[in-house]
Amino acid sequence: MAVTISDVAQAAGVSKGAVSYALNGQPGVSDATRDRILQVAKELGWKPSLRAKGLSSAKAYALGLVVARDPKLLGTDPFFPAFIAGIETTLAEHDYTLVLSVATAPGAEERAYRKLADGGRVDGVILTDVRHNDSRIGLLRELKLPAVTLNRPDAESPFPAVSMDDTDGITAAVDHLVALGHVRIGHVGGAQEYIHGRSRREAWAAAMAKAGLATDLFAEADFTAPGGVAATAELLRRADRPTAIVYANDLMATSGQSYAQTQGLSVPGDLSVTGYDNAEFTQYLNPPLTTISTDPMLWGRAAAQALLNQLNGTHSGEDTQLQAPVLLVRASTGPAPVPAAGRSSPPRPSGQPRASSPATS
Amino acid sequence: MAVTISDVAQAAGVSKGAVSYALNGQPGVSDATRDRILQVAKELGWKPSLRAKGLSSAKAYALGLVVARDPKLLGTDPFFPAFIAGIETTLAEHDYTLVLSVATAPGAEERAYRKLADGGRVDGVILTDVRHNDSRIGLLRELKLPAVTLNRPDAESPFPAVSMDDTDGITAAVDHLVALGHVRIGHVGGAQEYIHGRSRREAWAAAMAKAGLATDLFAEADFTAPGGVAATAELLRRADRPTAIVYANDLMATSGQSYAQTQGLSVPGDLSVTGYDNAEFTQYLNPPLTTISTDPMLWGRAAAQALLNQLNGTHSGEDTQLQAPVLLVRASTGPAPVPAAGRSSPPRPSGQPRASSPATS
DNA sequence: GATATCTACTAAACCGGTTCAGTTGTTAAT
DNA sequence: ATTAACAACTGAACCGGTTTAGTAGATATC
Repeated sequence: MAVTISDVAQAAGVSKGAVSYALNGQPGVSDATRDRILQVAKELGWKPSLRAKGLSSAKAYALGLVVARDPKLLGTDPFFPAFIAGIETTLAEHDYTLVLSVATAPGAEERAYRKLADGGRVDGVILTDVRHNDSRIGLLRELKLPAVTLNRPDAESPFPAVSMDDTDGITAAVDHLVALGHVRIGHVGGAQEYIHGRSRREAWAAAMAKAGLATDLFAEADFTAPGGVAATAELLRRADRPTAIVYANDLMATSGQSYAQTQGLSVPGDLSVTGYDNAEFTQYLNPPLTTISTDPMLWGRAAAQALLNQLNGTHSGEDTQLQAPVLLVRASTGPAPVPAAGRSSPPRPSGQPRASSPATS
Repeated sequence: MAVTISDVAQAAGVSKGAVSYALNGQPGVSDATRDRILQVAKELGWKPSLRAKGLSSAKAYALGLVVARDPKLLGTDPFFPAFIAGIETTLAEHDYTLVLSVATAPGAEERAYRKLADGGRVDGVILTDVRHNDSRIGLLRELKLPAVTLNRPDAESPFPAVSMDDTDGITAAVDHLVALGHVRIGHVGGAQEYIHGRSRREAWAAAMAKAGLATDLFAEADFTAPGGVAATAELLRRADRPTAIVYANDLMATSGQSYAQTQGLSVPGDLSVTGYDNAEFTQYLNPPLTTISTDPMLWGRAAAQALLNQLNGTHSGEDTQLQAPVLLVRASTGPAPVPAAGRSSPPRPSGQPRASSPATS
């Protein structure tokens, strides 16, 4: 059976209390006694019972992550696996574990947070996909759950944020396209309820304004592939349609690129395309996608550390700013089409977009 | 402060023991007393302390999942998000949570399992990516951790398995290609240390043999995109190179298809391609990928249920067999190229494969 | 010398629940 | 009428750890 601190106390000839102080690096025992206790504990093969320790210390030794996204989206998003792997590297150093909940049904997200809090299953949570006026801030305050947010919410939040500014990446993409001679540069944005959906749009608009270009070529989508198709179709139907599109994520760039190709447009000859996130498959697209590369693993590591620091009272209270994402140029971006004399205009897309099987290459 | 069963006992005028029996549906209290206790507990807003409950009952009320894959692979694999979402639906009904660990460093996987077991953090684990002579079986027995395996391991295992036979999907892909007139059908397999890597290869070989076709066009890869490129290059270099390739996963099919295109081959004109897993992005490839669609959410749901049944002693001890995957035909497969008289042979791939930027479309 | 402070320990309370051994009352069987 | 069995409760032990209040001894200060 499991060795308890009573066994260690008996074998070392001290009280349980002394053993607890010794094993937890607390003052209250002499160095000699502490060493003896640690030695005996090691010899007996003592391992803490996290359940007993948790009850005594009112801690769970776990952090929570609730992901309220359709699993289909998760399966193409390189962010979460790397983010989780980053969290893991921090947790491994602190004997904490990650409690993950994927909550997609209506109301499931709130239920998941309540479940984590009510049962005392986690000591704090990491809040991803922060939204405009995010209701989770208030909920977590009500539940008295410590948290760290990814990026600074736009509403008052008592929780420290760990931020990675996507402004630079989007700005680099727009600048890259401007340098290639593009004037009509569109943006297919993610859901504008998300802070990161908005900030990417705002970064695009700012970079466009700085270059003296129009910022009306915007279509909102929802980070999904069908959403990317619909938004792309909308932009390509315009008389002043774009010769380049900056997408808010890789999946929409992929489906948008594919849609344009089915409409007879050449990428990047007629339309240049950039994505966001540098998903593994994007370098194998035809053509390989120009995209923006982030570092979700670092983000996960930093977020977990910030939350642990908060829990143990060593957090400075300040937000953490991580290194900005960088543009990764591949073959989906090229010089703007030249409207030369005698040249027919680029093919105009036909009809409504269809999500079904496109024509063969 | 939190309401405890002592508070409920006092308010209901009974002992703590009676409250425990009543709240847990145990015999030992009359119906009238039970109703009174339940009523009082509800009025007081009593919620169980999982920490106290866990210490008393020696349970964690959590299941563990250790994923020993590179996060890059996870970011393109639709399996795990959907699988985890499926687990979640079962756990939500039972007030259990999922403890997730992504372990990629050498030795990290074993450390992760030990961490889960030693701290009593989980009551059991779900074992995915089962390998040939999987060392985890013995480890889990040593750690006395109950488990459920995805698919039946090839070594003796005391744990129930929940299986989804990939034979039918691969067979359907081969049959589909045979019906299209293909004779030289290759297979780019995943790592043969994995049971699912082997079974997909064996299914391909069996379907080929049944069609009276040769089974030598095999190249092993590791489920990664670069691995898919290298294996594809190997097959395409052969004098008897395949006119179709059945890949063991979508990412390798994507990168293999892309590689073939950079070598001047037309997909599916010169080479038909099938994948596995139906990743979200595959329908937006150029051309959209023919693939095999599985139901990982159902798998997750069933695996979690099997493990919970095992934990509560209601498991029959038998393996569970889930519905087989199905072939999803898109545009990456077409009729075999016809070696007509006077027609030049299809272009031969040139030199070593390069993972860098392919030519534009 | 007397008093105050500090260190190093102790036993016991506490965390909030589950289970066990015991008591009492009721009912059924002999 | 007596005995046995059962149901409905009880208080206490237990789970394995952390913290608190207390004690004794040593040292420093007045």
